[in-house]
Amino acid sequence: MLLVARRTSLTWIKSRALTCPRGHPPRGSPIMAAMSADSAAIPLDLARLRRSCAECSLQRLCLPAGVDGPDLGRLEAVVQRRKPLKPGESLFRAGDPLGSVYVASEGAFKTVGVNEAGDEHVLGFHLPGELFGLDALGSGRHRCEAVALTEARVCELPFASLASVASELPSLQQQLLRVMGQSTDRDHDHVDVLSRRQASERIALFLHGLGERYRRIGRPADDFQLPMSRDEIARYLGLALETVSRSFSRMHEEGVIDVHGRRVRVLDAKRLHAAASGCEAELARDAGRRSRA
Amino acid sequence: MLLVARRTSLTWIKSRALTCPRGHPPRGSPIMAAMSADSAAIPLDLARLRRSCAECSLQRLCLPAGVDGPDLGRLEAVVQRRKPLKPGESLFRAGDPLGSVYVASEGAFKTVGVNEAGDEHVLGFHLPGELFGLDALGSGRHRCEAVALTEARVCELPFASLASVASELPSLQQQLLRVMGQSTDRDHDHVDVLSRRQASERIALFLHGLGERYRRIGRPADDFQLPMSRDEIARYLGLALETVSRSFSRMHEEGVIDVHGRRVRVLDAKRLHAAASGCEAELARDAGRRSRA
DNA sequence: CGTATAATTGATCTCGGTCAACATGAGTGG
DNA sequence: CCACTCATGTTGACCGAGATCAATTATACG
Repeated sequence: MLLVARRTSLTWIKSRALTCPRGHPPRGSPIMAAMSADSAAIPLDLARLRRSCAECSLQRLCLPAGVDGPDLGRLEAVVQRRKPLKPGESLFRAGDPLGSVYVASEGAFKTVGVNEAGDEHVLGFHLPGELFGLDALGSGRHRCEAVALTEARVCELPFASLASVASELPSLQQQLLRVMGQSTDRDHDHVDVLSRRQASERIALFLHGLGERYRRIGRPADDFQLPMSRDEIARYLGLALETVSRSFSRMHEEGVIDVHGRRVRVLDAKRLHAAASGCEAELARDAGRRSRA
Repeated sequence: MLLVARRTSLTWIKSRALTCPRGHPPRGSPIMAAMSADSAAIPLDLARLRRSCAECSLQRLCLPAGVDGPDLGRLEAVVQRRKPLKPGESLFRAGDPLGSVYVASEGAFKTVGVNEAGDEHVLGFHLPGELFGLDALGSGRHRCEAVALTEARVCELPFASLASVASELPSLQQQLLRVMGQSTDRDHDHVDVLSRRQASERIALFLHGLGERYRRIGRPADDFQLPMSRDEIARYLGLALETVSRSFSRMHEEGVIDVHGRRVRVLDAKRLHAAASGCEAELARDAGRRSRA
């Protein structure tokens, strides 16, 4: 299992937002021919290898497009299945030297940064099939901490081995760059969410994005269990936890969603979409004006 | 000129924030031995080559550590010096297919994303020596638009050539990954700023970060010209432009900075730091409480 | 069952968004 | 050189969304 290629959480929005006037043809995967893997410089653990990527249930999700056949073996050799983690356990901490990057395989993770004032902000949530831990690439050290939100498992990819294999397999190098790009996309989505001023927009956007991500891993997009607390959502969205709670309640009474604690069901995807685009807010504001006038 | 290796804009903060209890030894640059460049698959333009990276004034800033000597030549062959841009001209737009990545060499740029509601948010500002345009790596298309803020120049790096050279030069591959990591670091800094609730904190953090970035390119960190408007700062910080203006004025009367239009001088770096850490805000709040009690 | 943690709900107050007026400054052209 | 315009920045007044403080309820766990 390796290298998620999931779509960004806000695709739905962006596809409308970034509509390009000129019609560009869809880009294929024009990846250079993979070199045949003749030299095997990496120590192998064949025993573990067999129970690896080729049989993983998340295979289609995180197997790099363009890497298969013999190359896949090279890749699998790098992956280490890690022991399960308990909720609250961390995978790495801020300051730790770059060792590995990770793909969640079961459960969920968060990455959190701490600023000098001492308060944490959540940089991201990571569901099965999603890659994280790339934050150490810039400086050689992790700048944030990765914590399991639930019982969880990860595949660990020691970075040195990964880089070494990538330097021999251009297709993997490509894929690696692409995955990093997707990670950047998610960050930009996060910035997008954070720059919304309406709290309800942020929440709606968050819920929709999460739904889409569940859909990608074959779970219903409109009925799921939140792996994170209200507080964590709040820290991710730059809001107070009470505001998150209130927004949930509001959407509940409006019949848009159905929340009981961490169980969420989306009842009216259209209204959720509208709320995410600020339409609800506008309507509400307009309504307020009309009644005042 | 290539591949900026600048430090993140919030280093100053982070170094305090992310203090790691255990003392890790500083990591060197243990980069694998560069392969000798025997095969030259890339078409060269020797004429342009000579006036290239080796003589660039930004050399130390954006030349990759670990890439030099013969490898440098390979790299230079990829770089295209671009014609100057006028303020407002854009380098690429959302939807454009991934062509090149860019390094600002003179002037400044912004990258902006547009959400479905139609309002822009500024994703980043790019000063000389800084790399941008990586946002297309994830999907193969740019998700945002890059616009020159001033008269400007860029070095253009056609991505295909860059990737191709990188696949032959492990040291360049490493550097490429690192530069992308730094780009991610900046995004995380941005998220950090955006999740501050106090407007004054965001502004102070922004000003300090900008100062540090100017310092890196050999310009004074405490006396510079803002290349962007109040409105652009506001869109970057998730605030209303009036709030930005007011914050500037406030800091001016408090003697922390000296602003006239876009000219900024930092008078009291310590107080600026304090404001960025929310200390000023806390003091103000405490003072308010005391007077009320 | 009781305790601890998480979530909800309410009441209050403040920061910053919004609207609007005004200032400044860079061009432009008479 | 001044008058005019347009873009940009500043300042004021008002108000509401959301932060904050606080109390209550729901949920999980030993």
